[in-house]
Amino acid sequence: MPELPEVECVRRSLLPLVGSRITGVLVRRADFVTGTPPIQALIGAEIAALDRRGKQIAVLTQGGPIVIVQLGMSGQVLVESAGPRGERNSQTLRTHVHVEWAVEPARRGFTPPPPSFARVLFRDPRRFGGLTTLTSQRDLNERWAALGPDGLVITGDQLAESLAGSRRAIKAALLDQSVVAGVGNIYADEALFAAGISPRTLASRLCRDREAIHRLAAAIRTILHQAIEAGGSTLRDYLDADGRAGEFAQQHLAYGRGGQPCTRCGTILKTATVAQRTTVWCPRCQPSRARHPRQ
DNA sequence: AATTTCTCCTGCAAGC
DNA sequence: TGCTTGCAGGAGAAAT
Repeated sequence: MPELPEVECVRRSLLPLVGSRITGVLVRRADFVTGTPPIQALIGAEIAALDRRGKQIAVLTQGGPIVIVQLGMSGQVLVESAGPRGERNSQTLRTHVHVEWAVEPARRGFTPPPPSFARVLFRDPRRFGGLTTLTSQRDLNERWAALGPDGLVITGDQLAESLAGSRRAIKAALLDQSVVAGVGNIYADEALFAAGISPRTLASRLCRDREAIHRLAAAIRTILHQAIEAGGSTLRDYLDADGRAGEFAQQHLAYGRGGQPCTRCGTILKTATVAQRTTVWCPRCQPSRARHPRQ
């Protein structure tokens, strides 16, 4: 499930597209695309930059609209090159492709010679993702203003500010993109485990423990950075634009480990539904009523 | 107003 | 073996 680290890895693997010109847009499923102007307005525009906030990628163009890419549950962006070093994606990766862009690659130097063209495939079997067009940077700013601070840089103070008075479980709050942008079910469980905080802790109560809230913010930043380092977590679908899987799932200490012993204390990890999501935690390392913080 | 529940969708796994 | 059922999950809408 693409969360911030996977989305960032996709963004980075797409960076070679900067400078390319979009020469064609094929929409196979109209309901995969929303927004104004029509996505065909991309034709002739040059990809100027790839930005990210939380789990959203923004494709900025020169002379065309901005496109927000949301990967949802199973979204992939695959770059298929033709020409000297072109490779073709496997047959299975050709199903559920809802939008394709034809791009004319940027010319940067002469070796190796760039492929004559490439295609960017937006694939999403479960179709929880989509593309949204925006007219201006102002629209993007407005849209991203609804998101909380990006998980890579969120501070304890920012977390405390948005959680003060919130009567939700901390896990529910972490999944809320207006609190922290980019955290999903996997990294919420991993960060709470790393910080030694029960997912059921009331957000407002956690806020009263200044040390704990800063520990949690630090855990979020660290886990997300480590996951990017490992290329993200591939459970089933996730691949970057070059078709590479991520290795971070091997380092998960909580997510997906319910019923197995805690790597820190050996207690059997507990599984329950918290915030409508399957949640795994260590009842001993993440006590629901915080012990007296070290004596 | 804040919070929870519902809904969308497909592919895999488990159970019979 | 082949069917049915259940579950996974991001995010916005709808309900509480």
